[in-house]
Amino acid sequence: MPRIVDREERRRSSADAVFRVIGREGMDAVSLRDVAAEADLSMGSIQHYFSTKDEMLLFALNHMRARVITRFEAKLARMKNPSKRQYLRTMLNMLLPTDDESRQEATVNISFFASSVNNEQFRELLRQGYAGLLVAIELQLQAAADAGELREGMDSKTEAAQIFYTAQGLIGPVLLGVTTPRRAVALLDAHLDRIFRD
Amino acid sequence: MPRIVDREERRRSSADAVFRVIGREGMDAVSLRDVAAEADLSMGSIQHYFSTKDEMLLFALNHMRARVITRFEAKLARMKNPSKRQYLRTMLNMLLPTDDESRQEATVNISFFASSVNNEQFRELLRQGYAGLLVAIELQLQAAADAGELREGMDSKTEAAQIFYTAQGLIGPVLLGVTTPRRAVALLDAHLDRIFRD
DNA sequence: AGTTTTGTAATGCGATTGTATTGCTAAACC
DNA sequence: GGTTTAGCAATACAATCGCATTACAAAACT
Repeated sequence: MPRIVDREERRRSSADAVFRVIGREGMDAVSLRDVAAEADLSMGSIQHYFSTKDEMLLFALNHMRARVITRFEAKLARMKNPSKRQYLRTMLNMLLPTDDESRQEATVNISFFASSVNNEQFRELLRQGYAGLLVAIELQLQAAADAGELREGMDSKTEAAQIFYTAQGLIGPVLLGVTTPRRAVALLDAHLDRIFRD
Repeated sequence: MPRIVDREERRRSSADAVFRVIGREGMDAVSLRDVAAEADLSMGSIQHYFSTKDEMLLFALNHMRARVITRFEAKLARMKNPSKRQYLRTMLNMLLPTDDESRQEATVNISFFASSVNNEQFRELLRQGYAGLLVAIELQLQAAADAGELREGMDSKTEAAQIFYTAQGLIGPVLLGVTTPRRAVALLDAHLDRIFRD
């Protein structure tokens, strides 16, 4: 049986198992035994692919970013000739917990954030994630500004920050059910309306 | 030695110890032994005041809300005749991790949020917290609108939601250092500028 | 063909956890 | 004044944890 497996693929699918456990029972419940069971592996196998639990979680956090990017690009590919506004809207809406997959990702992200209190590596990865998203939004908005698509008096950096943080702030309340995905999307659309020309 | 203590006060100071442990080492590190040591109590005492660990954490989460409200009212009391805008600004800025105390509170809140994945009582309390804040902001903005302090075409509910979620979204990035408290405050001020007349 | 490496599995172990139990002191009560 | 109760402390205990160790099978390599 050995050697017929792709090592990285095994690590990725184990990370997916980690996400399912976190999404179902929270980060506290993530034990090597639980992850092994969820991934249909023995605990020895998990140990074979990850030197420590910390390394497993760190890999999982890295894998999460790749997963989100993949999901974003898949959504973009489904649109033909997306406008800059559509591009932005897609990116922002993707952050919101609208279906099972995005709910799981949001839950996992918050769990890692909480765990980052005593893990500088987690903090650094999360920092990069936030910064990368913000820059991507800034770039897109700046391009829209250059193309004359924005209303008068709009500072693209300020607007990028405001709409990004609004989306970020919506994640928790939507997860809890304080507001609905529909209302969250409408709020972001109202913001986009204010930024873009008709 | 017995009976000369205020039971509720003991529970509150134990909750403060819980917050210090969470702020320093994260929620995972919260054990009854750690909390007891942090509160300068024996483990037996902690058990005397809380039936279970869950009850202790639930009490702590309740205590957190009381603490935040107390802090807000203290700040407000330090201002003479605050305008509606100043009132709003104070409330929003208080959510941000600007000093040690607010950093600790933000960290604790996020930790409880992550733990709420498998704790409906936590979720319900967090829901109430979010909803209460949002309503308070809506009321204040509506009052400002009635007083003619807002610009034309401002929907107070929409603006309340947008500025509240923006503040919420800023908490994480400020905690991580993606942006600074100063820039976060400036962003909220820019938002207030847009809502209120000069 | 024999050796090495890799994947898988089972088990042991020390540490830590939440909770239960017990004992003791001193205030409170009838 | 004897009894009850609240506060405090120490300890026992079962469960669970991450990690190390061991064993074994099969592919890969020389």
